[in-house]
Amino acid sequence: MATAASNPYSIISSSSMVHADSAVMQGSPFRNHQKLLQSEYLQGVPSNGHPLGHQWVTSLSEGSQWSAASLAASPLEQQDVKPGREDLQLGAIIHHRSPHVAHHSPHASHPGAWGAAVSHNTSASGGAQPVNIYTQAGFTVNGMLEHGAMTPPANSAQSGGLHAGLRDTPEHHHHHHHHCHDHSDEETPTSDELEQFAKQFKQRRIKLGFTQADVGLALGTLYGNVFSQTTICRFEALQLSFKNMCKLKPLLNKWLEEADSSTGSPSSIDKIAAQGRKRKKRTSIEVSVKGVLETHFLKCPKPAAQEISSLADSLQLEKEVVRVWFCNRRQKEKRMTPPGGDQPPQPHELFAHGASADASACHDL
DNA sequence: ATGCATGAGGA
DNA sequence: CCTCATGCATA
Repeated sequence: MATAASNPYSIISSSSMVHADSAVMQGSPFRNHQKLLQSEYLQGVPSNGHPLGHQWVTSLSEGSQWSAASLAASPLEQQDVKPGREDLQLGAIIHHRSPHVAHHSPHASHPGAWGAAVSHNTSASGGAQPVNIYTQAGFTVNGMLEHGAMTPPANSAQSGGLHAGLRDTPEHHHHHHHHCHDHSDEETPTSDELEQFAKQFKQRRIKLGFTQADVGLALGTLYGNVFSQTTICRFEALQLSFKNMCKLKPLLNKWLEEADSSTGSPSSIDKIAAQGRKRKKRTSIEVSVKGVLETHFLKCPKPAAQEISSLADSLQLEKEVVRVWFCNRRQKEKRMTPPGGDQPPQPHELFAHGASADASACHDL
């Protein structure tokens, strides 16, 4: 398959970016441009015409719940993989990590597990990862170079080209500054500051013509931590935990500064996505069922294993699915912008008292 | 943009 | 098993 020799996706990338930038494309007519690369890999579809209208594993088509996302890796130099680490294939590009990225002995993923492309570096666990390359919404190949050179999308014709704003940013930014940033301020920001930053970040990003995916990738080439479009998106939307927001802010701030001063240099490096392993097909839970789960959650956000079992049984869902649902539901509750719609007091556990008595003993059914 | 999923780390 | 950070796949 045409890996990265040429970049036949240049056209596609522009449309993908449109949809990545506007917070609106819920039912976009552009369909899944995002996973073209991956789809090709999986299905061995040679880069024939555009794989548009290509469906991978649909909820309805396949009988199996496991989608094989395996890939043989790029024919470049993937043989370099260290024993135990398999998300390292494609040793081609990146080769440059920021000096402040601590090297950490990676926990080898079990060779037989459902491991996917793991990139767990930034967390508390730390660890330098070989930088995974994702190619989601916009194969602009790279938003930024290793030298800090930014490469604005060749044909950036978006940034609100279709419809501006929607449910976001009421355009009233009044930076009440106090910043004396001779260096990047690293003090734990307040919720308001984070909100401000996120808002400004998004605006700048869009004006500069970068997609969320671009930024995520740039962070990787620049600092060694790649992030997905999802994460950047959630950052902008304040849908991460307070702590997580704080952790990402410095990085994004740095990128912003780079983006500002960058004089866009013409150069680019090729990236090839290397997806691997298998992943369970996303279970689609019916709305009615979700309603039931939601109800239960309100009664007891932390049901015991057994309750989960019976609940799962009555809903005809796998126990694991239900368990995960509750986990995710709990996480939502902890975001800066909780599902309730409002922005209630955020119990920042920065100085949290280690113990929160959560003796949830709910018993119903 | 977001729903379901993975996995490290912690008890 | 949980929390937490994070993302693939999808709507």
